[in-house]
Amino acid sequence: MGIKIYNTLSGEKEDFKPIKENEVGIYSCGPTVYDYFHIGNARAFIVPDIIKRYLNYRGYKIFHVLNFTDIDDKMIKRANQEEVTIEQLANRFIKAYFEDTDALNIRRADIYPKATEHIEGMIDLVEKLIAKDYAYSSGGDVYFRVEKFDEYGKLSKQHLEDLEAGNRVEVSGVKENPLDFTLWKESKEGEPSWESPWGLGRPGWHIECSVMSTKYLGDRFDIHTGGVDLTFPHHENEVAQSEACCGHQVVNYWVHNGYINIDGEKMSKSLDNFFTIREILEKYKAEVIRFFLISKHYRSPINFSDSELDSAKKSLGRLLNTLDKVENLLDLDAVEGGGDKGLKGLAQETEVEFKEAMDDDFNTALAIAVLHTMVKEVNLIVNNKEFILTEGLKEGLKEIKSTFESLAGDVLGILPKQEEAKGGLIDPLIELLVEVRSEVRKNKNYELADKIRDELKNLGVQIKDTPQGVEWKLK
RNA sequence: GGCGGCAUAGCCAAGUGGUAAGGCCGAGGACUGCAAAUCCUUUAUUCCCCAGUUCAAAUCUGGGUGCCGCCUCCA
Repeated sequence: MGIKIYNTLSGEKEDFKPIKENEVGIYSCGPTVYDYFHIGNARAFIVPDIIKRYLNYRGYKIFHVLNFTDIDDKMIKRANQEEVTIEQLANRFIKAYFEDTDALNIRRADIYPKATEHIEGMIDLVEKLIAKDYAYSSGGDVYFRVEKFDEYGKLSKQHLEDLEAGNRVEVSGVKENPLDFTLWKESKEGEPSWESPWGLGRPGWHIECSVMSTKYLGDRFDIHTGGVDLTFPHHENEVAQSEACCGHQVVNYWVHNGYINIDGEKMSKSLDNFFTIREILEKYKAEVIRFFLISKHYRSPINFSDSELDSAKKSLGRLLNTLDKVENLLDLDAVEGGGDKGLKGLAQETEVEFKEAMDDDFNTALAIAVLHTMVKEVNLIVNNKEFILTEGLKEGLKEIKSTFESLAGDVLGILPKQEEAKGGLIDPLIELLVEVRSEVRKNKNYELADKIRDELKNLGVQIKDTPQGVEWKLK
């Protein structure tokens, strides 16, 4: 039993075999840093995050490259609008990128190359392609000669003839074929530009990924990720450039995530129907957003709405409640003896099933269901009327806790960040109040007890009276 | 027009040959001094339609219908 990954290239799930025994190279198409990123972009960052986390869990080391596109039409346009330099614009949104991805509990890549820092490599690649006759210069521009690359279309399953028949590409007299795409572009007055053998210009969009991916991962690497919309033309062109140059396959597994839709329509910056992750983080916690995004398979489209987020919040809350419950129980004194009531077995079983789900093309939806099933079993034991906390049971609960933390926390990243207040003055103070209230309740002074409860609630502390004593948590 | 994908309960969603996971909502119940919170039980004779293959199909094949995406910047 191994990991299977759906490969866009073959259109099938394939057994995952990394090039190196223990290390996996991953390249992800990162953001164009001209704006805050939206929930759709977030998905494209969380998908590789989950893949990395899971492969990590399965014992692989990861080397992950995620690029910043910091030069293109959108960058130029926005910089002009805001009257800042392109570099200032880039720096601002790269900073924002890190703030937002950190908030979303997305683990950092190993390296974040920027397009503008790899111009030389791009020029090199273009020259090689010209030398091999895969590219030609025309005026100050350089184009890729699509017909020369026999396998053009293999990634997106497009046929050259069909593309031409239905093409919406503007016809340009300088191209041999309307589908030839730009490798290098002569710069216009006032645009940023670099010296090149073809005069002052700037790189086309697709070339940067070919250069940066192979520079840091070698000319054969394991996984390339991105949103489905990048399949054509971006990734198709990337394949053409890289393989025309190397003469062999470069990327082994192409992984594409589905869209986020709004009311059934794709969310995108160009349609202006998007929500930035910053806006959403004001209403929902990071773990809820993550949970929402991974509660469906990564290749399926997801419809975004508040009611969906609410549903995700409750579903996650159910998992978290049980973890809280387990943690509270582990802090209590237990009577000696007793068995684990099958909890250790349950933990093991859960881990096996979780692994099976994730092995199958990262089926996070199923993996979450596995966790829910575990939680249900635990609840049945822990909430039973005749429940007695024994040492044996605590052993079992420890297993449950560590399994849960490993799977939900390390792999899925849906456990809330530890409260900063822990270890501070806050906890003991709340404990004290809770104790006082318990005393007051014993004396049936419910008026005062309720007052304490209500006041604490106003302060964001929720009190729960349970058969095993009083539990509380910060909301 | 070409290519790709999807269609499972009120909603979200797993499930690629063996007789429908899970979550949300709803309903009932438990717990409680009252609450809040939580937990439990329950919710598809059936998987868009038609035909076929098979002992057996949500799952395979053929046809149809509907929706979405890509072919243009886009995660």
